[in-house]
Amino acid sequence: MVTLSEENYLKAIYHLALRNDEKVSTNAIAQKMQTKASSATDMIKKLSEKGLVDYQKYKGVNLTEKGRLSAVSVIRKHRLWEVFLVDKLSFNWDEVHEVAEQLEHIKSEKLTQQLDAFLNYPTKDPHGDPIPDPSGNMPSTEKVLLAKIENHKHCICIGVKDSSAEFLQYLDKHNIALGTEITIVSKESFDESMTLKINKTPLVISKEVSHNLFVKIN
Amino acid sequence: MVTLSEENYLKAIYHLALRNDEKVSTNAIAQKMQTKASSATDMIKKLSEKGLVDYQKYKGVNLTEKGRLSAVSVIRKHRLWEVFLVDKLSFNWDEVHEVAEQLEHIKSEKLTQQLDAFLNYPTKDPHGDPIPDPSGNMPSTEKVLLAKIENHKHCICIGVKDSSAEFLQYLDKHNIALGTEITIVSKESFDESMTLKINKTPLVISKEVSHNLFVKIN
DNA sequence: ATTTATTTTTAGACAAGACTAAAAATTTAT
DNA sequence: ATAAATTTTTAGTCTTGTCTAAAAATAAAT
Repeated sequence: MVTLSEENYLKAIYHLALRNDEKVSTNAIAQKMQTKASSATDMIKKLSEKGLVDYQKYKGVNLTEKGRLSAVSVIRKHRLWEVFLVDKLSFNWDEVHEVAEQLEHIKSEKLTQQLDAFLNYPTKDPHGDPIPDPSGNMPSTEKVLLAKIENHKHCICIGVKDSSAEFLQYLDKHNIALGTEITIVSKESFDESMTLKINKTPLVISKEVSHNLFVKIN
Repeated sequence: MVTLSEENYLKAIYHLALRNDEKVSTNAIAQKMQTKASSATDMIKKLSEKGLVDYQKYKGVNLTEKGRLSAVSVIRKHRLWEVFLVDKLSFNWDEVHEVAEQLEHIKSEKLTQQLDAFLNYPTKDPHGDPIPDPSGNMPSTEKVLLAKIENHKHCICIGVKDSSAEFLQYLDKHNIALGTEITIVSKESFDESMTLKINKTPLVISKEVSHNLFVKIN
């Protein structure tokens, strides 16, 4: 039995660990959960005892397969309910999140199955995020080069094409990491340079950078 | 803000107080909630402080108007979701209760409104129970004489036609009170007598009894 | 009208989840 | 490489909702 709170933590860890093997820090979890680091530590221990995460003190956590399945199941329900709200109950796409945050915790295998069928087995939620299948497979989000993103869009860094030390150090220096949110402020067509905004800080990058960074739109 | 537990207690009190002014005992609440009397007392105090029930020590509780509205709102949601599950997700009528017990606590005015519209403003749930309107009016359940109930049906005692002391004492003696659940085991056509089951105990009654007891089907 | 039985309330404890403040470990910087 | 800063953990407290055991109030019975 996974409690509501535990489900929310698992979901947070899932979203923070963009690559599956990546370790997630206590602070990152606390921030995402809008709580204090000490509370996060308490919960991490609980999840660890239940075999939902791998945990070593001071080293961060990893979802176990059991934990990943639990997180993905919640995300599946969340996204199915979002489709329901928009398609059947004429909600706007910006009104569905907080209601889906509640509905995602309803426990009934049959409910989820029947809802999926009723909605005609959708593959994406109203925001374009993929809906995991019943056995927990998350359709992989297509990687896109930052260079392809349109002006004014938001995206999230999910990988690199050039993984040289030089490039990685450049990214570190400018606070770009896996999971960093990037906004495209403007694009120069003559040299393909771009102005980004990273955590409210502007950054001008060359085409060498934008052609070597994978992002996903969200 | 009414918590999930508080909502469940209010619902229990609502169902126990068949007449609105009737006082409900701590023990009755504890039994309905599958908990201990001391826990019920604790919760009653909390509800009383929030102005959801009127409470005097050792005297039982009454829902206030505020408490009644809260209870009816939860019941409305419960019954709407039951209709949804049966009509849209092809659940059987006997499978809906436990899922509806979860869904009834989802907080979103818009969700309830839109669901109501989507289901075409139903007036009864799959078990025939009336669905309260958005402003908290519960359609009155029609009183039916026990004599009219078909064989093998379950019903609940909700009133008497003959309110003489003799008749009331007879009912007391046989453990029939407002709220008592009655099953019709068999009916004799030649003298209109019936065999009932009250709390697993069989009871044979005459037509004088069955023609003076109001029940509702449930 | 007292005693007996039942119901209700109090007192104290516990688990889940969160918090504060302080200690310990790790990372960064000089 | 050691000091400073940051992150993480521990220890102790709080709230919600539950429990047990005992006390107090009410109801039933002789």
